[in-house]
Amino acid sequence: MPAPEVPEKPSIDGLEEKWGSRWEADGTYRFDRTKTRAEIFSIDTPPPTVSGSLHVGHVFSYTHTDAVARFQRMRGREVFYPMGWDDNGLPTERRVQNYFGVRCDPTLPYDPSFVPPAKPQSPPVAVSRPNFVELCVRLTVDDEKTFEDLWRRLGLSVDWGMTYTTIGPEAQRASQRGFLHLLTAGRAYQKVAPTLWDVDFQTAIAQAELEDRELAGAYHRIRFGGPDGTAIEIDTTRPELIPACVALVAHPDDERYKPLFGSRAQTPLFGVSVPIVAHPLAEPEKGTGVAMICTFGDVTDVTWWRELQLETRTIVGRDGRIQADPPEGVEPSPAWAELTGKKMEPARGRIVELLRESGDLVGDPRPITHAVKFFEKGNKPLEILSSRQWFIHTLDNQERLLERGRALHWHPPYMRARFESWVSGLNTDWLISRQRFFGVPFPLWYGLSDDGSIRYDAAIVPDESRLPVDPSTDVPDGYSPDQRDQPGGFTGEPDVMDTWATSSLTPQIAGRWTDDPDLFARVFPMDVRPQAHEIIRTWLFSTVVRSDLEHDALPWTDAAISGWVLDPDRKKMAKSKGNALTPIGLLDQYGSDAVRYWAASGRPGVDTAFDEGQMKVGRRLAIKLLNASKFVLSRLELPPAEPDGDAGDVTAPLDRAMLAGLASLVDEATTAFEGYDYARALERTETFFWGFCDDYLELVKGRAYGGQGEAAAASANRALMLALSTMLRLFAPFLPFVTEEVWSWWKDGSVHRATWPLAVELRGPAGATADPVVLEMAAAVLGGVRKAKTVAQVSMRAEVARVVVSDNAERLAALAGAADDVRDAGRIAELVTEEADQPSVIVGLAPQA
RNA sequence: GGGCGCUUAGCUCAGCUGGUUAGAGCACUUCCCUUACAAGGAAGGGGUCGGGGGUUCGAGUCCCUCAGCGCCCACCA
Repeated sequence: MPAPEVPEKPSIDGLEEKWGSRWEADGTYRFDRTKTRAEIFSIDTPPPTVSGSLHVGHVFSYTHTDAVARFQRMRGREVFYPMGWDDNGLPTERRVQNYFGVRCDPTLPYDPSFVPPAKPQSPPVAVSRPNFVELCVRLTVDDEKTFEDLWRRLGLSVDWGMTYTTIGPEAQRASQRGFLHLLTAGRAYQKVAPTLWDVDFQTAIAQAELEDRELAGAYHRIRFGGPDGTAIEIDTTRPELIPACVALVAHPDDERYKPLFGSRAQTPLFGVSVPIVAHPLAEPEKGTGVAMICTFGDVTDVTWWRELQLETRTIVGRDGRIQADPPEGVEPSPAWAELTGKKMEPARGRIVELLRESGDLVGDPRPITHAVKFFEKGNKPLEILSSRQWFIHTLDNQERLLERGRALHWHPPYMRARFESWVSGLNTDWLISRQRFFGVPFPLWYGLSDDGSIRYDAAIVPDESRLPVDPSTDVPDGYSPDQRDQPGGFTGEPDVMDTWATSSLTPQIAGRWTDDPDLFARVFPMDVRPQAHEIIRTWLFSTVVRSDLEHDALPWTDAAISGWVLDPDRKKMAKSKGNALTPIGLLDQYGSDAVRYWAASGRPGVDTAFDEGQMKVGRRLAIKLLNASKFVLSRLELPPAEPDGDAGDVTAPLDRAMLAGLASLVDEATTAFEGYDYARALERTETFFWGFCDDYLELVKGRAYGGQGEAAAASANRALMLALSTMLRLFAPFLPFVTEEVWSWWKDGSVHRATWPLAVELRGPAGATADPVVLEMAAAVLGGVRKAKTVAQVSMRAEVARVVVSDNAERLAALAGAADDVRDAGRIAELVTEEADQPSVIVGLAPQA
């Protein structure tokens, strides 16, 4: 073996570039697809939203996954670790509209020669959906490059030959194929129903995308005309919906209103006669005990409307304004004329004035703050509108999904509660259609009647071999292009699938379900889905649903849930603007290993404070590792430098004690990693390493230099090499750069393809004894000596005349095994032991010069 | 309203199935240029483990209860 090439002044700076390009050139992380499912560890990597900003939250959670991936690779599993880019959906759409100055019009045909304006223009240029999608793809290529650069810099051990996008052809094929299967199986259906509607984006929104926000509002007490001429007062936060009122409701047992059930009331201002009905959801304590039911003010209105079979009076349009014509049953009136065309807030203000003038407002509005439902990406309160949408049946499947959730291994286990509460609380089927453009189109056309009306019951589906199709441009088999939108012809389904309808298939997309069934069979069901806890109800849930329906299986055996990064104010960093530092800056400042160290010390599922102090500690650890390695490896020039010896060559009790401790560490770290507790593995390894440096290294130094003869030196050097080799491998999943650097000084190949250490390699031949107390006692005496020198304010080199160690016979005997090392390390002239009940170390310093 | 998690040194956090005087890092104080390391090293001060009750020979660790913080869920007129 050639002597190790140890740099004179090792440094961690520049290791990212050096090893990043080496790993790429050597294909260190390349996936070997000839391996079988049992040999493979497959990861359903979260595809980051590329149009979003990079922030430390990304670095945090992806480091966790990478540490596990590296561990599994070293354990001998072939790691399937692809990277996806989520370019599908609203964030990209918004950016493209602004960047190019275009808007999508799905009724336009594809223009292959379209070139976007050099500068964004106003009004924006209308383009077809395929053209719009092309622009989205064009813009996201740069975003994806930015992310890839960050990931490479961070040292993610991804196979960069395996990337996918959620809008790419493979994703489109998988989404459309999956949808067609659901359609055939009767699990997907469309219907006209009240749905949550975002008036800015003008699209339907799913239950999973809801977010409650506290908003200022007010209770308005309003007088309706009762059946016998007396007034009925109700409280409402949405007086502008009076023209949409279809009934008044009270609790069936409410004695105050029992006599009124079955009779009718008159709405104020509009004089519409509405029934007074009873329903148990009406709460007697709330307001006056009577509520007005509108179509639709909130989801309770929908329940009442459905269960009581009430009329429909729609007044809000898709753009969020009061529509032009009054609904059926409401006569045109001056009051209506005042409201029409207004958005909700102005309409509310105006109707309050009108009610005040007419005397139907009782008292003043009483301001309150209340929770209002928003689209999580939206800015205006959601309305509820009736529209035609596509759904996937989930309500009839809750028990089965809960069973899937129980079969999945959650890390940490308590995260399962979020899945269960979500599944248990489902109140609508999964709404997958969106009235947007940059998404996967539904692979559907509809026949048109001779009068030109759309025959929704006559859906035309393509053959799977044609996928992906865009019905706005492609023509169904058996039709010609000129039959589009003509009576007796066909029309394309204009909607696209929601982004979660595609993301729910990431295992299928990454595993190339449609294009490469052989690969898919080797990686699916996958081993792990790493993801954040906030999207359990969306991404995790929907993936389980799709895998259940398509494959009758869980998509993975394990779910590793990561926490958030919190800023010092305990806010989620990614969410509050301006406080997300750029990850590249941090990687520059501290080094990738140091930032990874901080990330990896955040335990699974736990929200973790952003802490640059931890990055400094990580940096110091990396430097320490270099220096300690330098010391250990520079000893190899001394004989005997036999590299392939084993623990049997280690004879000194102190060395054996150290290796015994290391063997326990290996077991503990392995167990922790197998349970996805990377943070524990790191913490234990780090603790051992510092103890190794502070005590063992100091104790063994003189002997390793040959101070006690060649045989004694050989034992020390063998133990040092074994320990270093082991610790480098234990650290490798966390600190890939510095460990690779050191490994390269004396070993061939990458540490990241080296085998994970085994405790048995360190325990030596059967029958060999190792007493951990030897190291413990030696360290205790050395500590006592150091303390005495510090108290005396003298150098650690200062000579010690005499040390008296008191302890029981057994421990003193253990110390005897390392007595020479202790004398050497402490510069002790005379080491005396005395049996005693109370352990103590009494240090007598030599007179100082 | 239901659920989950958290509450340990000034700060960030470990303390796994209950067991010797409660740990680490940062920060702070003091000392030390020692041949792996001064972008270091050594030593030290600092905590009634959120409050209250209980089980136990023994509780930071188990049970009950209360409080605060965070999050998830819920048909919050």
